[in-house]
Amino acid sequence: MDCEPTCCPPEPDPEPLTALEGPEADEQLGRLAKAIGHPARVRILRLLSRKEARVCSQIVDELPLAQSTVSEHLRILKEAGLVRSSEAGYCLNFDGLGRLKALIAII
Amino acid sequence: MDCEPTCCPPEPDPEPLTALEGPEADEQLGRLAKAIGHPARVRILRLLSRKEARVCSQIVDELPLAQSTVSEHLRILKEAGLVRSSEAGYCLNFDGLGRLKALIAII
DNA sequence: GAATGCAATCGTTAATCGACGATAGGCTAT
DNA sequence: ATAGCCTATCGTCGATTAACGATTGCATTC
Repeated sequence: MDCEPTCCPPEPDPEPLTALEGPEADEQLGRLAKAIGHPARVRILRLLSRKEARVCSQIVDELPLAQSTVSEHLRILKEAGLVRSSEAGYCLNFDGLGRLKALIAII
Repeated sequence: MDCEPTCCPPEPDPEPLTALEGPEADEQLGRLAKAIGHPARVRILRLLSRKEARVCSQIVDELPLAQSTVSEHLRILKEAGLVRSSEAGYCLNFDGLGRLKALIAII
């Protein structure tokens, strides 16, 4: 029942292997950075990375925000490809996260 | 006259050596990420990193934006500590950039 | 089938952002 | 001094964001 290995199933849509430079990469880095460009979303990512939270209600408990607001932040993170969700809850999307790190690293 | 070594003089205000975790670090990462969370600002950073541009007018030439808009983007980057300016023009602030990379790396 | 609990979505509001033109400040060269 | 450039700032406008409460949708449990 431990969701450790199965929390987030095989990538249905792995972050496209586009170049690390050029207008497209700039656009992508812009989107990824914008997604984490809010303290609440940074906190959410950290909670997920420390596995201190998995489901939305746990995150709500940790933040001074309404449930609908947290849900919206999760939506933004998911849409950006930094988080993924399954029936077991939320977890980091290491593809998106890795892509972000790679894009930033070469600046 | 080459501005390579003197482009950006000694740090007047080196990015404070705060922790990489905790609410303060989250806040800081949020601010840094927000600053690069726009395609135009990403492009500016890349131009500066490749030394393809140094002064505002050169950047304006490279982007489909008005001078005032570019100036504003530069202000945002400078305020975030990702860029610094001197009489020689703009250049990357490696302190801020390094801090950003460090903060992202541990997520 | 009804009730409960959790999460997503809707609708609204205030605040912030992005972009621009116009203007002002500061140099440099005439 | 003035004329010309370059950049920062101001004022404005529309678009986007952040936050909330209310509502809906979906399971699970009674």
